[in-house]
Amino acid sequence: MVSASAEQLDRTFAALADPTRRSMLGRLMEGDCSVSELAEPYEMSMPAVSKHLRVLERAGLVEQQREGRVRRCVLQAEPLRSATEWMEAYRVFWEGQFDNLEQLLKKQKEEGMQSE
Amino acid sequence: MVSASAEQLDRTFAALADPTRRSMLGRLMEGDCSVSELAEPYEMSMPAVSKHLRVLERAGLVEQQREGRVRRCVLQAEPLRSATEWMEAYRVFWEGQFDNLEQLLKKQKEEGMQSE
DNA sequence: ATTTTATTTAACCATTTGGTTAAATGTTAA
DNA sequence: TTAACATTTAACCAAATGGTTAAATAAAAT
Repeated sequence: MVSASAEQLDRTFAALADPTRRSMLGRLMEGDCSVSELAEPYEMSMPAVSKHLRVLERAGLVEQQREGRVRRCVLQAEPLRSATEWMEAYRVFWEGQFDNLEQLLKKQKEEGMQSE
Repeated sequence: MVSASAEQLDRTFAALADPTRRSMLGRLMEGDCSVSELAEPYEMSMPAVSKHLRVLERAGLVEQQREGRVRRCVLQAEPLRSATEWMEAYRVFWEGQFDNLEQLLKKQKEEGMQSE
């Protein structure tokens, strides 16, 4: 369970904060593809696509392999694992067990009693 | 299982893409607190903190309740649930079952055979 | 060898972001 | 009712983001 650095989380969450980039990851989930294939659904110039790709690469979410003149893009999901891991700490909150301070403190007190 | 809108995911991931804001959520996990208490650990002006708070609010991650002249900040983790749900689609990838196109297609073919 | 194809880099632009200081707002305390 | 406190709004700034077009690079096809 290796925790991601703050900068790594910054890059991962920032990469995910754009619908085009999330959609690109969705496409790559169906399988590797070239940059042009990846670009096809978007009404956007190739340089714009190229820039999105670089954001995804810097976040470690995509790798490119040169195959002649085409570059194959491959999904790398590991940063998503780290990001999910970070969020897991909040699961108890969205599941409703600890939606206020009182309950959390009560829980901490109980844990404190067990270990003493 | 209500899926979040693209704009909601944009705002959530963008809010999480900053270490100060993630740290603020961490603080709120320990319990509600005032804006000043929330601001205390950061070498940053109050207006800067106020802006971070508004980003968290627009993402639905924090709510503020007026209590006289102080405003109490409360963690709202629901958007984290939605974001995690979005990421879950990729779990099979980071767990390594589908790290390439061939394996995914094979799996899809198997599923296709079951249902026919 | 030349042209076409795939993709990136460069230069530019408008908007957003993350910060600042100074002023405004609203509430409590003297 | 005046002063202090908690917080926000306004105005500003520099850097980052997401897009553009035009030019560069590199491999493949003719």
